[in-house]
Amino acid sequence: MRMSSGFGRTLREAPSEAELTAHQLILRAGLARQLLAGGMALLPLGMRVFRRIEALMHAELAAIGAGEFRTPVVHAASLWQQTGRYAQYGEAMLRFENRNQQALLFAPTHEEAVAELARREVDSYRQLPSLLYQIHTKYRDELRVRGGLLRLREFTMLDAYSLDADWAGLDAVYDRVALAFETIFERCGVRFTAVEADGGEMGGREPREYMAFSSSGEDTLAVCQSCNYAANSEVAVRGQSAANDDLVPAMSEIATPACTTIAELAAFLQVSEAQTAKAVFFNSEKGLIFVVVRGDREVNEIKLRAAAGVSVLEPATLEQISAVGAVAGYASPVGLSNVTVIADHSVVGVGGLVAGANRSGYHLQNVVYGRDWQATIVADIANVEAGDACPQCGASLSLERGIEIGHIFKLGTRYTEALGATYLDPQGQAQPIVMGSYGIGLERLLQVIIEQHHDEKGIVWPACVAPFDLHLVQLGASATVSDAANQLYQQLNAAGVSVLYDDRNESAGVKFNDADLLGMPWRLTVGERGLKQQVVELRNRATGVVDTIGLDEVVTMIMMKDEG
RNA sequence: CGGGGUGUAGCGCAGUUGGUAGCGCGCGACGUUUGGGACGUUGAGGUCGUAGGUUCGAAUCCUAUCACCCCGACCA
Repeated sequence: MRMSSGFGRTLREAPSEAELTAHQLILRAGLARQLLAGGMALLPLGMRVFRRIEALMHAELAAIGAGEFRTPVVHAASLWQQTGRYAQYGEAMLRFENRNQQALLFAPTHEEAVAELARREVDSYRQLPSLLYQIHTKYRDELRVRGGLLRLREFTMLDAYSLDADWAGLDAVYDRVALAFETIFERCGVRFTAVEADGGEMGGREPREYMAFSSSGEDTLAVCQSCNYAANSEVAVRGQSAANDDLVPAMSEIATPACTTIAELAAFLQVSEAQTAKAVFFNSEKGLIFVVVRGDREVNEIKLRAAAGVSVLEPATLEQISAVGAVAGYASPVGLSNVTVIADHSVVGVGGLVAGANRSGYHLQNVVYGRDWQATIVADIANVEAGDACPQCGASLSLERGIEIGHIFKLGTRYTEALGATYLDPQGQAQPIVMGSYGIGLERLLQVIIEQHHDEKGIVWPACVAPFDLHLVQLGASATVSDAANQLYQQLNAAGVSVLYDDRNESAGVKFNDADLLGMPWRLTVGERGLKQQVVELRNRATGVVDTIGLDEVVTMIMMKDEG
């Protein structure tokens, strides 16, 4: 492609809307432009990267026998009503009507469509298993968009779906898809880890997230320093410490004026936050839930939902809190009954803690779980902190930031049962098809690649997703240089090397800086100076290493280096 | 939705006693340049987010509204 006729330009300064480095580079390099919040237009250069990522995906999925298919992006509400997700999905689903007042939605994911197709197509176990995928637009009316391509409303997902006769089949294909996904990420040059995750809306077993390490990540990962344990902090668990409640003096009340927060309390009493118990109140569909965690811990709402067996959690009102006899700011479960108390492991077996006295201005010292109070449930409901023990090996956990670039689930029969997608087994019995679902976000992946592959000058593309293999820079506009550059452009193209040809009438500095910004793996410079010796200069973007090569050996040299 | 912030030329920004808008980069033309963001001459480009209001007069003061960004609850 000739830059003189390309669409899109580079920017010296990033628009102020972009805060993340990778987002700034996307805009500065002219890969994409924002048209509205949550909606980005890919420009030709960005589209080429996108196509290369797609090509990797097609190749890896073909290698595991997946068949490409395509569903509509607009679905009938009635289909989603059958699985219950029309009601369940919430505001992230964009709903609308057509001219016939038919209730429609813009699909945020496609399990229903696949299950419906399976219902129509699959009659017999002989037709199973199947593995389908598409690379297609999704729309999620996200509460908040973020970080350029990181979190869009309209985005592209590689979504794959497996159909099996039984769980053993699903287990096998799940592993195959996981391997293919990992290969895709590796080929994109992304550093990532697979973590245990929360299934969220999807349901199903063994949800696993693929997280790219990223300082701008939205998720926190607990990663073990010594074993292979890695989990999203949403679900990460920690090892337990031994009980230590002997010889704690009897509980006693102590005046603590104006200490309604843990920080104030710890400061006033000269104790660490870990020596206090924190009361947090939630309202759920089962009523008020009184949660107790150690003062230095945060409640993890995902774990809490699971432990309490509720799906709705919202902050409780002051009226609800006082109705059970607790005093906001000085609340504790001590002496309360008729309320569901869920305690975190961190307040059990850790000796005497300072807890509220349910009396304004007073706390209780030396409060011991089991002796002084009881919870309805004791469970792991607090966030993991750096330094916590690994649940597998006991070593120390560290916390890393990550961006979710992929997610895989064993869905089972949730959707197929709801839609009646069954097959006849060898005994002639109808059985629900067992599904799995697997997704990768493409725009996000693209931005993650840039985040992990750039320097202060610009993008440094990994070779196999670079928009072009080589950036041909012509310096000066003389016929000599122009002819030589044009000829090289033809030769390289003919040899199958994709070339971005900077034939613009710009100064050398502008061209070099743009070449650095755009980040093709190789830069080939053609100028008067070299041509006098019949040479051109080949520079590696990543290493900065420069080779001077003869005009007649350019193509063979580049082919050789590209291989290596 | 809650909290914070920003809307002035394509991009980055300046513009408070209220007097009808400016700088840098970029862009067009001409000329000189061409190995790391060149130089000269000249030119184009702005309903100051939008709508009301106050005022003789509003980018500036008031009200409403919209858009966008950041932080939290959802997710690839």
